[in-house]
Amino acid sequence: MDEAAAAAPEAPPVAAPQPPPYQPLRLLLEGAGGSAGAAAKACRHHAYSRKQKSLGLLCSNFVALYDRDDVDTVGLDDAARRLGVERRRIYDIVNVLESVGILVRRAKNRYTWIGFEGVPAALKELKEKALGDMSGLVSPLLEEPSAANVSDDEDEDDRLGDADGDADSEKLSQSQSMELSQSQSMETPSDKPDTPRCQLRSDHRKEKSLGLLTQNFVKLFLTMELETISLDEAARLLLGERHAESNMRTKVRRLYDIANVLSSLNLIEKTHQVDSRKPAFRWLGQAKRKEGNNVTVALQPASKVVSSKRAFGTDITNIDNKRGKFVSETENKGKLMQGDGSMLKTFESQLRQGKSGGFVYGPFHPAGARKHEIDDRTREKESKNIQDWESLATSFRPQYQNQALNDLFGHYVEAWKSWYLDVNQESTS
DNA sequence: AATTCCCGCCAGTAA
DNA sequence: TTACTGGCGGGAATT
Repeated sequence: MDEAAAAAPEAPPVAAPQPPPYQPLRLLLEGAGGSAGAAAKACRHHAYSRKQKSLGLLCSNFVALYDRDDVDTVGLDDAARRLGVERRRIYDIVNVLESVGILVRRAKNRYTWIGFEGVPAALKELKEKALGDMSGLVSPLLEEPSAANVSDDEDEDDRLGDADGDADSEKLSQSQSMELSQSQSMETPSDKPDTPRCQLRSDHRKEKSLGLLTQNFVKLFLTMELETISLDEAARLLLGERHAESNMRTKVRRLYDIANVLSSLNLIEKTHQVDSRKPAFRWLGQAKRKEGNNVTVALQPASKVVSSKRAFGTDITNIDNKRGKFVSETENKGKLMQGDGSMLKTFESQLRQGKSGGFVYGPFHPAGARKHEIDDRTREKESKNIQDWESLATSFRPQYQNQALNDLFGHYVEAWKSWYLDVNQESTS
């Protein structure tokens, strides 16, 4: 807890590139552009600026601070203190960094710094894992519910017990209970005396962790050859299709967080999709420090390290401005798209054109079954998606088979399964 | 208005 | 129990 100063094998005490005690923060936004830049400089007083507190910037600073030869261990407290942020934020950073192999958790409060050299291996492993296991079997459904593939997990959002919980905290919607997304549960749902085991004490199925999400997000790029994907699409892919709006929202929020740090690692880059101008991310794959060497840490003048717990008045974050408003117009100006001229080998583009922007990786729809049913009433929307999927399935076939993708998006398969079962039920009668 | 995404409450876990 | 972790989503900043 308090590694005051004593036994703290942390990183170098406080030497090295230690930034000046207190400086206005010079954002190292990826202003790139290079062209002069509006310099803006902003008002001298630091008005609150979200960018100054972004996870991305924080990550850059984090890396700049620890990516040195003499660093071996990273202590969370140390990091939080030196970067001037609350601990909670460090967890966010560290979790994604670990997912990409830059760090390894060693113990409570302690991580071992690996550095960018660790990235390649981590990515490779991720890719293999994604494509690898569970090869074959085109129709995982029908199969035993619990796939048992424990390997990388797959989370599947619904625990059988109550399922989906989803918790829709939404009051309404009570009416239609078609939910039922039971899917598996081979046994009769009705009150069984008690579930002997499968309880799995759900709870921490919490493996919806940022770390896993990060890995799955990365797998998306690693396996499919698309070079741009919007967080929205990613969320949809990483999540079963049927899902309350709320889940999606939360997922997307997390993806924003992840994307920001991956961006600062230069693993991805923000752009816009070719045709639609929707913001999206492109995989760069070359983890490296974002340019802008200077660490822009702002240490509190002398504030006594707040006890890491919340303390309303005090603010441990960079600089003293809270979220209050103060109009700060920072120059910034993300250089938006610079057109991704790189056509690359993605079939993706053609896919997009096919559909007018819409485009949704329709999940693994069985293509046959219920199709007519809906395309009848559910005008374009749905049927369109299906069509999409079908064409996508045929035209978009990288060197990997679909199985691989199936595996990757286990959740999707799950969704499909439940859907499939539902359909069957209906049809039976 | 829509999109981003910071902030920190607070519930699980670990020591 | 206390300290760590880290989901989660309100709602403010940005676009």
